[in-house]
Amino acid sequence: METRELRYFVAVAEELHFGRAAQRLGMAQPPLSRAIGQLERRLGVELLRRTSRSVTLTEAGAVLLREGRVALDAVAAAERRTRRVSQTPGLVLVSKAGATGELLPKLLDAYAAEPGAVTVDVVLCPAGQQEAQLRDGRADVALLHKPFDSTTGLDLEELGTEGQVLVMPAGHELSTRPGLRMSDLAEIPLARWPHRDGSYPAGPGPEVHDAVQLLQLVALGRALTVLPESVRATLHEGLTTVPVLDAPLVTTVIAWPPHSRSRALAGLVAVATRL
Amino acid sequence: METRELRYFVAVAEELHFGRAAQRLGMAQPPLSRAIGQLERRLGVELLRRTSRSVTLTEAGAVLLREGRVALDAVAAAERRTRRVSQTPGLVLVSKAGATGELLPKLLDAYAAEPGAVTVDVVLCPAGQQEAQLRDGRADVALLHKPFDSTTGLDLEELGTEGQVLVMPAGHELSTRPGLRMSDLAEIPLARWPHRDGSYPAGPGPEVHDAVQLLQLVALGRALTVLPESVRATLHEGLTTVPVLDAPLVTTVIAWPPHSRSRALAGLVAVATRL
DNA sequence: CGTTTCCATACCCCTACGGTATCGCCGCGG
DNA sequence: CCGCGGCGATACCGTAGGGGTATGGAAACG
Repeated sequence: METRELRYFVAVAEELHFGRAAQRLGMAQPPLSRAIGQLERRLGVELLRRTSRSVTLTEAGAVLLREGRVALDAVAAAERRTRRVSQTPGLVLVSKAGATGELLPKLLDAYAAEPGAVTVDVVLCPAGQQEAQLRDGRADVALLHKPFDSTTGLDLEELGTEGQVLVMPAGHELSTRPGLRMSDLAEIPLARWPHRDGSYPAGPGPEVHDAVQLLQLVALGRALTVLPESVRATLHEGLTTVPVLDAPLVTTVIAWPPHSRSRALAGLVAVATRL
Repeated sequence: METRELRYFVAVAEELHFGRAAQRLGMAQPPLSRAIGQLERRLGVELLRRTSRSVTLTEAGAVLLREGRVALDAVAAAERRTRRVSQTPGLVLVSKAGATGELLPKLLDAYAAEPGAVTVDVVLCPAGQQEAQLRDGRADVALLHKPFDSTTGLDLEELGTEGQVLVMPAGHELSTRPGLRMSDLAEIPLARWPHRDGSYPAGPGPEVHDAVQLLQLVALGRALTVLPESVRATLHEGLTTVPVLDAPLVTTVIAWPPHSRSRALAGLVAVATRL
């Protein structure tokens, strides 16, 4: 199977419409139909069930969509990482915007002081996209937070565990309490984070995709939120926190794609675990 | 990048010889040279340094070899799993030959008794090859033993932990001891298992690649070996065991490729964790 | 029943992949 | 020092197949 065929199939499977898929691929619709047909014949499997009115995935098609995306990411990663080796010999670290408190600067400083350290480019991205960036080679290493971020298929080292706090404007009625329980927050509209597919859960409260944006909303009195307690280090004036005693513990981890232990990456991980 | 180009590059990078690589690929040498040259031009990177006498990998080439193998495995896995969906709706479980004691039959029986159970094909393979079988789609799920088997890039559930025992012919001088330490075995030539690349560590003792073969050698008095204590359940007559008190604990895990939680797989894993 | 929508088929063109022949470079043996 | 052998690169050619346009044919809709 060629990556071209996979790209074609994934496009059609996502659009469920040959015309739109062809447009997205920058080609005409007939050769796309043919290519999918040939792919089905070669695999000996029906991938799509089409009427002149609708296109739907068969079970086999669903499998190829899921596995094909992974495979295309792997190919893209191979290409990107190969290109990068000869150009910039550095690492790309990806992290959620605003979510790593003082850990990130500490890590960068400590690593930069190591002998043989390479440059580390930092990419801050919206929540939930770090894993994709690792898988398709745009990044080499990520700071993630269990249990929020998925770590399936990644190698990782745990860096530390912390509780969570409710962040609110100073003077909020809950700000005088010594501690809270999740049940105290049942009535409060908390901010909503995107799922991994980019959709948002239903409910009240604003939709947010990074912590900077979120803290702004909190400062404006438009939202409350529960975050790891390390945010206190970077909190603006006018915001205050109260521990949420029974919120799930958050573990910060440094994660990287398996089979990619370069010397530079190993050094960075070693520094991180010593912090 | 097309998978064809990747296959070509991997072949040349492994052979370090255009002629042999072309032969392996079933094609003539000149188009192969051209294809690699085009790949390098498109990537803007030198992958191979060739003299008329030798071919060596550049740093970028080494990266592409490693990442390219992973990508090719992912493509192969997508293809194989898609084919299998429509044909046999079952699962393929892979395990080291002879290494799972009574766990494997118990698991298969318990799962078969579940409502909605699908057929489970069992593949017993030489040590160290289970991970590759998962990655390229020949298998859906594996029984592995930490710390011997690599589990990088796999999702897993731990099933149990056990100590290890020295296996020897009955009547061996050590067989009367109540327990042993690793230092007691320093002088004894133990069997050697292959590394993940298929090579064997140096040293005395026979080379083995599965437990059945190994136990035969022990029965013949040609080798001693340290194995998880669950082997005692399947031991032939004439063999006896003594615990090795300070040998590393062995954890049996059930592992599967990330992003592949089919209903059938989830059911099998659930049964396994309940055992 | 005409119209629209959408996928499949028919047909054509041209890129680019693979094959053969040959060159150029280099190490080695006489 | 020269010729030979081994190996990768280049030149050139034929053709399979990927992509384009035009069109067919089935299904929903008013």
